[in-house]
Amino acid sequence: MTPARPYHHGNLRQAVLERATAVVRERGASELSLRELAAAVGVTHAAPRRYFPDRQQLLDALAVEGFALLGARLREAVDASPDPSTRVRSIAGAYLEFAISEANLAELMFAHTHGAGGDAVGEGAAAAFAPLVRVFQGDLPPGSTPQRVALIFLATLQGLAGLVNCGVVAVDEVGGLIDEAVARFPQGRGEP
Amino acid sequence: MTPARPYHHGNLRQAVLERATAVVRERGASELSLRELAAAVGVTHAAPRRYFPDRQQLLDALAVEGFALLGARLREAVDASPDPSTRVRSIAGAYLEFAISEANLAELMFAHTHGAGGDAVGEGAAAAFAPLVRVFQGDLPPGSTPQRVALIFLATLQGLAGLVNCGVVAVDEVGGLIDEAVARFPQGRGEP
DNA sequence: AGACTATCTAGTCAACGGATACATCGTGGG
DNA sequence: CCCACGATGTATCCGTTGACTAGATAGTCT
Repeated sequence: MTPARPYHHGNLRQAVLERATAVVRERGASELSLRELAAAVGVTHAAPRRYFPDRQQLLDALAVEGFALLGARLREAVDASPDPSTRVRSIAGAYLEFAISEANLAELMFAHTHGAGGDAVGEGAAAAFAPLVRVFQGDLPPGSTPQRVALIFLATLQGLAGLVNCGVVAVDEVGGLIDEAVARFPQGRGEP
Repeated sequence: MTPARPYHHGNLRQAVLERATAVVRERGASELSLRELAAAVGVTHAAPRRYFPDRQQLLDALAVEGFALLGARLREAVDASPDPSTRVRSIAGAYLEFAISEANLAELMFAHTHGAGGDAVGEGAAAAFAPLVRVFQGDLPPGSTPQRVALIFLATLQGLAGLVNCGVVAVDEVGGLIDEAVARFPQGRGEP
């Protein structure tokens, strides 16, 4: 006899979100099935709809979580590199470590189709990238701003990750390519 | 009475491919329905299966076509810029023009999940990027190779496109950011 | 002419996302 | 104390989709 699971789950939203994150990481967003998700958590397939009215809103929520995770990793990398001369390389390494090991999640985060609540995703992304801008404050060539340099640096990292994940670049070339990339950016001298 | 359409389509593979490309460009790969596709072309839903045994193989074929298109655009940009000093900027502009105006197609091309025949996609990508490597032949800092520089340059462009397409960067900032990016790469002096 | 092969049709299946009506729970006002 | 009400989850139904299979059709080659 089944252990008479309670009618109300008690923490459905969180449970669904966690399970969904796991599935996306393992099998990719396109393989995410709302019904399978509900079954895995132990509710009917219509129950999660209370919290995620449709599939896209769930994916958006996952993207937001992903950006929070990425932001944390970047902050860790900054904090772990007190020496400004190694800080840029450290961040770059952390970014690619994340984007490659969590390729499915990264692909979801940077998907260009977010639902009506896509603003939340954009805000999450901006927050995650904030640590990057600080790093490039300092001596810059005239005409450049920390924001712009950070954005191009970010683009380079993200693009490199994309090339790795789609198979154009082999994983064992990444280290050297990060060096090649980092060499093109100023090694800021830390907090002003 | 219906005009007695012939039993054999005569050019099914090509017709399906073209219609599929149109759908992907307009609505994105996730909205691509094999059945709708077959209906639009005027055959039964199982007919295209002869050429694309499953959905993934069709997507891969579309990605290959996309890379062919991108390669052509890049070659055009190179040929249209006889002056080596403007060549890099020209290519960068062409790349972003393609990646932004064909965002859905680009997302499909750089999706990290390609089927068993993903090799074809990789080869197509490599061929598309070939013009880039040639541009960076010339004076390079020691330790750099044209391949590596071209790859980082490519990554920067692709990353920038991704950031635009996912909403982190506004379209009207792209021009300035391209300049910021291009400034970090040597303006090769043309064919050696 | 007759077999052979490529191509397409027709019918079936399980799974999915979405929608709706109903059951269950717990909580706060009378 | 209890009961009405909102919140949460269940039970069903629907149309669509990708995938599979058996069989019809049409060129082709001998």
